[in-house]
Amino acid sequence: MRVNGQRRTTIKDVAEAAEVGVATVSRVLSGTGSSSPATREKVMAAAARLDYRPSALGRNLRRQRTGGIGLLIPDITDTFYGRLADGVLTCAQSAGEPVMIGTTGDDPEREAELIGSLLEESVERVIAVPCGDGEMWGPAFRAGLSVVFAERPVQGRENVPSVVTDDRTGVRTAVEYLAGLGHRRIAFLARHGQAQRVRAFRESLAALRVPVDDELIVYAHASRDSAYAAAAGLFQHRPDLTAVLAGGNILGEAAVLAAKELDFRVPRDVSLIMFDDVPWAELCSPPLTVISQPAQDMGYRAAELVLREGRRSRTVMLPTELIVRGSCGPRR
Amino acid sequence: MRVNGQRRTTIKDVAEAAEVGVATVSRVLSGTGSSSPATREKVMAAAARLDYRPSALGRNLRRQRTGGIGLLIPDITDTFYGRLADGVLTCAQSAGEPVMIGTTGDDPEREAELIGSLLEESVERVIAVPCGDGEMWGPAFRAGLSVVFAERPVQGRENVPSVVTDDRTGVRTAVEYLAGLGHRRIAFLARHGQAQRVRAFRESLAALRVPVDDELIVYAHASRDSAYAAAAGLFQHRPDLTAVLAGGNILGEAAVLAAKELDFRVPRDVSLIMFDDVPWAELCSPPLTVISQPAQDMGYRAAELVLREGRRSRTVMLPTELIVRGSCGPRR
DNA sequence: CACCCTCATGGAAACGATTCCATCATGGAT
DNA sequence: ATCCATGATGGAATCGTTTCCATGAGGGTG
Repeated sequence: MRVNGQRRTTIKDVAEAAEVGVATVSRVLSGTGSSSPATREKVMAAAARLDYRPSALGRNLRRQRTGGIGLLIPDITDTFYGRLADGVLTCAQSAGEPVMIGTTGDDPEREAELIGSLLEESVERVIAVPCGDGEMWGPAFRAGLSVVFAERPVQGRENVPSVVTDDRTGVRTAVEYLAGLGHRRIAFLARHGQAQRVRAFRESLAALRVPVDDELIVYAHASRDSAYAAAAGLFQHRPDLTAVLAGGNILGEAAVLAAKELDFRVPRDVSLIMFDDVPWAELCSPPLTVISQPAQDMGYRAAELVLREGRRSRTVMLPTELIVRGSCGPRR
Repeated sequence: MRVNGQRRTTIKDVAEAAEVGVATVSRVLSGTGSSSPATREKVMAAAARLDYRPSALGRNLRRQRTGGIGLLIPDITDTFYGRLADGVLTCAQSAGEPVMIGTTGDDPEREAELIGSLLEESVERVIAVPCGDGEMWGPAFRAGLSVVFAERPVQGRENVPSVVTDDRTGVRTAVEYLAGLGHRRIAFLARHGQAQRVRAFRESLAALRVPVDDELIVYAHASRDSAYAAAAGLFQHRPDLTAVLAGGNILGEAAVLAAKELDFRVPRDVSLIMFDDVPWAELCSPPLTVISQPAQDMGYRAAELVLREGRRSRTVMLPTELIVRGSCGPRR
């Protein structure tokens, strides 16, 4: 309900004011087709005078698609995804594209709903941190929209362009670093869905001839509570562990907290290393040694990919970096 | 460009399949108007059979507005705004409304651009953490969209519904707590735009008959770098201060870091207290005493307000809470 | 001088939904 | 038996833009 009677100025108003046809206005303003300098001038002047802004609604309907980018992430509260989203927004905003965001909470069902919602809006470009299997994405591909996966690849959708971290190398670097300090009972605190990292963890241990202890690989859901429960359980069940590798910043946070509460001293009693560098890692004492991931860059690259829909693009793998601070020490 | 020749199923297809008119289909599916049970049945069946999803494009154009909520925040990387956004998303998603997000970087110019972009998309509901003066919002109000401000009120737009924190009480509580511990040279590390909190800071000191020292009030921009520079400058310029109140989590982070780097021991040399409770506050040593703000709730409430556009709604003020941990001690 | 090619231009169709309005049927009240 | 109110229904207009197509003007070439 429009409060004041002001109808929106349309292309028709501009056409009348400039004394030309609507088609001409459209051509001039969108830069397509040809037009004489004189007409161009008139149209521009009229548009400026009337403060005309084309309506995305009309354009979208005619073009049969909504501009902009859909962005699906598990949790906007997790700074990793926050930085990823920031990268997407930076790229999208500099391209003038609006971004529709949704959080899945790592729940395939919510993911499916959000995909449906994007379809309904005719959004045709989506960046997603997928949480379901490839199943949910069937309708999306059938509808012809272009998807880029971020952070995680999806089994069975290998041909979908993705931007992921080099999990194998990241995990291997961490494990080798810890093993080099003498650790052999190394735990991995993982989030469900980090199968890739767990596999890399096993392989890295095997390569170093360290026996894999299944009890030292524990899983948590995405929430802070679940992460804390997993971490605390790990410390209590297996007080003989000497090092913990956390698969993400929420898990790392939980590990630090659990160690603190249960009086494990870091790094004397236990060495800690965490995936993802976050600002507070420097604030802990001791400051946390981390495997940093270029989250912001990941988002930016994903946005670039999805905007240059034209060329076929394979998946991009971004490097990690071991940042040694103070949370790892020699085996006690 | 549709890859496969599959045209989208439209309301017309459903009408044909159900052997009724398009108007009837629209009425049945949107629940408006009246229709006989038999027709309803037929239409529902046909819609389900064809897997019909109404196109938001057509609806939006006809209705002259885009559903959903526009969300403008300064920085998605700042966990405060992350939680605020999470609140908005939670409410919006449970109402089935899509959310368009944009980050202003606390730059009025970008804010104006984003407002323009929302106007272009005919988004008619906006939640914003405003950074400019009321000026930028003129076009938005003129276009008749309903706006809710979050976190900060805007001078000259007092009649716009807002959801804000009770800055006065929050600041006063912090100052009284510090003064109660014997501190008199208390610094305030503020972000530009926190005039409200600075005013409350001055008033609180005055009420306690503590002289206000202008040099102890320093300002930073929203970035981490600027915050760190301000914090470090403060410690170096005025090593005689005994307590610092940080106006937000980025500023608090900077204060902790600067204190650490410059060898100020917390809380022996300096007491620290920060606006906004964040997960890492417990991880520091000593754990940080904070004034918590219900960021998630703030977002949720703002979304509620903007969705119930109907009733006139005044601004909501949310309480803060002092959470005492270990970063404040008696004056040295 | 005739012809054709190019460029500029405007009218009108299309996109997919909602909604106004006219039509028709049905049933109850007079 | 007649009339009116009510309910169900479909055709057509509408929203604002893009784009197809036809038209006309103008200039260069044969």
